[in-house]
Amino acid sequence: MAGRHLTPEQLRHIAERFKALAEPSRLDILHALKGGERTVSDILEATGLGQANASKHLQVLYALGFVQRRKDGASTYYKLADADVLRLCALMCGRLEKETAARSKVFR
Amino acid sequence: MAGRHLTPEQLRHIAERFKALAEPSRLDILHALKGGERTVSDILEATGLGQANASKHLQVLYALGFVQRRKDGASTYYKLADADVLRLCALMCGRLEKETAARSKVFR
DNA sequence: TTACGGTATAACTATATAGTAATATATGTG
DNA sequence: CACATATATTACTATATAGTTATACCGTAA
Repeated sequence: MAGRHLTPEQLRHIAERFKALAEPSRLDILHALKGGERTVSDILEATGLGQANASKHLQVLYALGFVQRRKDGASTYYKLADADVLRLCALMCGRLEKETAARSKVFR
Repeated sequence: MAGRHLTPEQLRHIAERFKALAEPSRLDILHALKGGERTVSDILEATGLGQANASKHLQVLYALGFVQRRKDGASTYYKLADADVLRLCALMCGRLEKETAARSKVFR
């Protein structure tokens, strides 16, 4: 994988997916889904986001395959699509922790 | 890690780092650095980016710790800071490949 | 049917930033 | 010294999008 060339289209597709994770509100939503399936109302309460705003963010996450959804009556239940999101975030958090550790060493 | 709460500041920091990877041009630069240390001129040639544009992107990647740099004479050499970038991109590319595979099944 | 709760969508504003052109800052080289 | 080469920075424009308000849609209960 990723041999010589990456076409502009491939680069755009990968960037588009990283961009879905590049918003604090969407990360907050994903974090709220770590415990399992949740309704939109649950997510609103957990994150404090506005209803319309959260709905838009959920559409983005759904369109790019980061969450799955299921309708039951008037409610929509969302959940993480797979473990990749957690792996991605864990990697990024690890980087952040390393930075913080390095910084605190310097300033101690 | 990532127990109960994530503060708004933590979410911003993580999102900021994903955002660095959320641009096709920056992914192209990182891809160009897979082979090892390269000068800015090398990167311009590999990516076709404008000089000022590439320089700005490199500052972003450097500020967030994705690349390291070293000056030698009039040139600046950049390289990947660690293997995390490759791991992150590999995970994201894997997701993309799964999607493509699923789509081609449907349309076949 | 009407009314209501839960969710999605449209229209809008404000902000962030990618890309470019021009300029600045070094660092050689003659 | 003057001049060229390599990189960084500034100022600007155009575009994308996060958040909000208002509204539409869909189930369900009375």
